[in-house]
Amino acid sequence: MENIRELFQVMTRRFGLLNKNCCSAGGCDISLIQSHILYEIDHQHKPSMQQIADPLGTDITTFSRQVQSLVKMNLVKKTPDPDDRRFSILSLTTEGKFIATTIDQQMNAFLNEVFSHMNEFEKETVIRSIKLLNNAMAKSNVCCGTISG
Amino acid sequence: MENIRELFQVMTRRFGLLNKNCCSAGGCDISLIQSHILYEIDHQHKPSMQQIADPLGTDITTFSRQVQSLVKMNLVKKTPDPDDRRFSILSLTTEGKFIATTIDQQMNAFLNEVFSHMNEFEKETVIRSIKLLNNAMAKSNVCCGTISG
DNA sequence: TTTTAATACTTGCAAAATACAAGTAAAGGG
DNA sequence: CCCTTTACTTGTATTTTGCAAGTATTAAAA
Repeated sequence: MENIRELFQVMTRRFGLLNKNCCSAGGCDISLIQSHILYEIDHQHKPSMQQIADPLGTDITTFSRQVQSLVKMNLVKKTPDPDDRRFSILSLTTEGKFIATTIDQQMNAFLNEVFSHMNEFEKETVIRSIKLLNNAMAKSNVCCGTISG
Repeated sequence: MENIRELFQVMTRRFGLLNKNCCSAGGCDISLIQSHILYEIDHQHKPSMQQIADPLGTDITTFSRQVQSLVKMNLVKKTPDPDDRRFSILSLTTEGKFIATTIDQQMNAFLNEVFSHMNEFEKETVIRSIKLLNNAMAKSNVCCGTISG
């Protein structure tokens, strides 16, 4: 049997490069980490700083400064939580939302192009498999504990 | 239909964190990029600098310095190609090979743990799907051109 | 054969990313 | 009212990064 890790390594590296390319294409020009931050803010409900920093695996101090630059670029807004003002609630500005959406569309376009090399059955199988995988990883306690989805 | 990118994003982020953890566990303590470099050298036949830098998506100058530190750490060896001395052929030292193998085993152990949350049929389906995906990505010309596997 | 161009890689430098330690500010006990 | 905890920010020093410009080697052209 082949090395399972190898399959994953190839797949995730390709997807990582895809992600990297999509940051600096079509109107947006942000770094990969910044793209990840926008994505994560967009997908969580009224997230705090730590709630975004955790799944990205970056130190909170590094994250704090990254958010500062995104705020300066007018892509992210930081609002103190009225219930507990220690928390900063992160949200996307209109411009930030636009960039996040643009990247998302680009990524999906690329992925659809990839899926165009398969038949419909294969495509369905692959998508179902990734869901299975995500569920299994969520159940696993040995790794990747803090990532939702 | 759900957002395909979202499925990929969750999966690859988890795998990325896994990769990150495995670098600095069980005897080895190297950075994520260094781990990727060791992996890539281990999987290519007499690779040159550029041949490793390309699939990792890092600038050749950054890569050059990373290799320098790996050579200093006695994990990588750099040999001038006798046929064309502009090329440096990269190889793992015994110690480098050991670390690469250790990381590989750890990754596979983690992945097997993940697969333990599925039945045999699901596992087979998932593995087949990832192969399908890798083949489709290899065929795609819009992205990730330089990655072998 | 000399010159020119191309390739593979390396260094200079300046900017960005990173993380530890130490700080501030707010909330919750005791 | 103090003391602790939590959420986040700044000080500082190190590391990483990549463009520009360099060296060294090969290939091609004059």
